[in-house]
Amino acid sequence: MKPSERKQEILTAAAQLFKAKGYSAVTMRDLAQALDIKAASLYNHIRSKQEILELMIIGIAEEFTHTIAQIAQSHTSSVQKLEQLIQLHVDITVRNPDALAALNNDWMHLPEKQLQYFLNMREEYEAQFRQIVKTGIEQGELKNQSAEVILFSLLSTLRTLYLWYGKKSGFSESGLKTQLPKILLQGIV
Amino acid sequence: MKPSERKQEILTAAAQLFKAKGYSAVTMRDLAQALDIKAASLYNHIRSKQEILELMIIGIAEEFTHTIAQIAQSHTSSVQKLEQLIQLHVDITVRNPDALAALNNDWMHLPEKQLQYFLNMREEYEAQFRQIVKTGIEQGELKNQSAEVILFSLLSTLRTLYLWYGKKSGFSESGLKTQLPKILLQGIV
DNA sequence: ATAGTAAACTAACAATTGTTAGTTTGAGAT
DNA sequence: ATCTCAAACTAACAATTGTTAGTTTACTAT
Repeated sequence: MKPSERKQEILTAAAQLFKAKGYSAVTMRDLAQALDIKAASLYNHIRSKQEILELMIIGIAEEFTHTIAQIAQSHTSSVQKLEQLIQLHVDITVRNPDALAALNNDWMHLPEKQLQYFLNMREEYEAQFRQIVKTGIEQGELKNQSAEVILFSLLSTLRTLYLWYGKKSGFSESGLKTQLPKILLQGIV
Repeated sequence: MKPSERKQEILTAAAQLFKAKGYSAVTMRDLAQALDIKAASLYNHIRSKQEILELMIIGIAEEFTHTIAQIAQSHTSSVQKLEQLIQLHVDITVRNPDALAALNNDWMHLPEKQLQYFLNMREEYEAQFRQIVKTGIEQGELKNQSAEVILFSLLSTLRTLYLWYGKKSGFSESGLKTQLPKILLQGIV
């Protein structure tokens, strides 16, 4: 079931274009041109435009879901769990800096069935994340602020990482993995 | 030059639709249907689809630019300036929870001239923000972490506020204005 | 009553969309 | 040499796109 090499090239080119203009604004002719072929030739490799989106998003969403489940059940402190979550986001961002744009902004254009699947995973992910924060507060590891606002603050930063990674110095993988936990957990003043 | 009442209704409906599906995926017929009229009737009020986007984005961008300039030149501490910036984002988010989606995700579909204007403002805004952080670090008000990563962390959260505001409890305007500065500046552990 | 006008309508356009059908190309295996 | 087959091509489609032209409607001021 592994995608052929050519199919991968299509997905890579599509991710770049989707990041730049969004899924809806990218035509199959745009995508074909980026690969120096005609639009019709794409259909030797993919079933539809929506399938591209699906392949781009679902795998990554599954990785997030799978990994947070493992972190949640591990026998570590809440703070350590948050640190692992930060690492998870940095990892995935470094490996998929373009596809994450589609995951964040274009998931609503998934076909109905995959859309439900995706939204379930997303809800599940936030619920797990929220639970880790709540437990951290109850056990006194985290300050007693609204779990919801803490969750939002952390997730917003982590989910937007793809917009900054690779643009500026200081955004190397190692740089982020050391700096982000400090800033997000300890604050900046 | 104030937009007529009907024009405002169009902009409001458009902002909602753009937030849900993105600028490119919303057709003029979608927009018309939301207002219970025919697509052609929209053109009694607006010049083009792009004009809608322009009106939705540019005014807000100008407010950000104008306000940060004032904050930057005020005679207050760096931390106080950051607190004012957080307030600014909360303010604008509360007043434009839908239009901010377009500002964040659909600016690239502005017509060439407005696009340049917008990107200049955006660059300017980040530069001012960055300078405030840098000064804070140099004067020992802020921890000595990469200014770039601090900037990214703050701005990511503030720019994504529109996605959470109004969805959950704890995201009232007053709730955010008291909690966000604590969490973003002091951290959570 | 009449004229003016804002804002809706119907009908249509040229361009662009995702996609399909059928064909050609070219490299590797027999 | 011939066969196979993946992967490109040309040509075309039906639907949808933003937008325009010209017309009707209904309220307001004279």
